[in-house]
Amino acid sequence: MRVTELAKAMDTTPDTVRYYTRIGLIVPIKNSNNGYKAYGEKVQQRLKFILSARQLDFSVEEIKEILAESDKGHTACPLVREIVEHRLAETEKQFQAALLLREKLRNAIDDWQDKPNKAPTGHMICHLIEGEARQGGNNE
Amino acid sequence: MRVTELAKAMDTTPDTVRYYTRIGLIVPIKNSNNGYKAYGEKVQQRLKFILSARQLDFSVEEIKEILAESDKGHTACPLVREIVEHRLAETEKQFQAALLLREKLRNAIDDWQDKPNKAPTGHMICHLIEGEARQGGNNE
DNA sequence: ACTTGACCTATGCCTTAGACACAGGCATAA
DNA sequence: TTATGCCTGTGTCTAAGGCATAGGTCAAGT
Repeated sequence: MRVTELAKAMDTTPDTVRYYTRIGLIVPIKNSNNGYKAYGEKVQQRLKFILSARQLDFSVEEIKEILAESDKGHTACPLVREIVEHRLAETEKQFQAALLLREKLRNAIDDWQDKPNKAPTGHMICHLIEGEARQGGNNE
Repeated sequence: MRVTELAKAMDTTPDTVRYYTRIGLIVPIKNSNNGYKAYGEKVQQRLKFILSARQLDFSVEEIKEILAESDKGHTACPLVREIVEHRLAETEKQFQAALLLREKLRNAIDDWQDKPNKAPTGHMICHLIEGEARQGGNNE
């Protein structure tokens, strides 16, 4: 199995497969005489795991750690549980940030509805934004 | 005014000021004989605008375009309106993505509650994730 | 056997918005 | 004058691949 074939089978891109290969997450069976990488059954399994973990937004670095643990024959489950908790907290933050930003943008659009376009003056680049500035106070 | 002083005044970091300087968004008044950059009143105004736009999550590239327009004496307002609309759409996507991911993670944690930790087998790295895989179907 | 053309490959560079490390400069106190 | 501590500019690094390039391979056609 070569890179594109594997990528198609796993519904991802060749570049992604190459990337994982490059950083050593997956190791091709052998570089056949033509220099092409060949991937075996085991690697496909491994890639499937990687992609599933990526779906849960695990970082590649985290996945690397999981695989390292698993490669030593140890359970990776506790590590996985820990990461997923952390990821949830992180996602919650992103969620709140997106929520806040959405509100800010909506307010901006709304406030600007009736304001005209103005050429820049010596002390104003765009009055829309500069007039809005006080909105974004101290977060956190 | 030197870099740290300006940064403090605008409530940002020296590195940020240096970055904007590096890419030419702001231009120091002069490199005095000691090689230090000096920033004037005008630059401070400009930096304030940049930071306000960043608060609305405008990309630096977008801000650069706005400033270019403004520097030519034209209104940047239409461009700003366009960007903010686009940014809102983008934020909405991120918002939905975060929402979905949060749900996925919560489900995972919940489903795993009663499952034990297992050592990796020949065809399973971590049964938690591999068992969960079908969840993340076809998005988009 | 040879050649064409389409596809495939590996490699290296590019991306964001700064953060960080480093080596040296400046200024103030002793 | 020196010691010390903050300050400076420059260069390098980040995450997760995407993209461009130059060259290799494979099957069909001649």
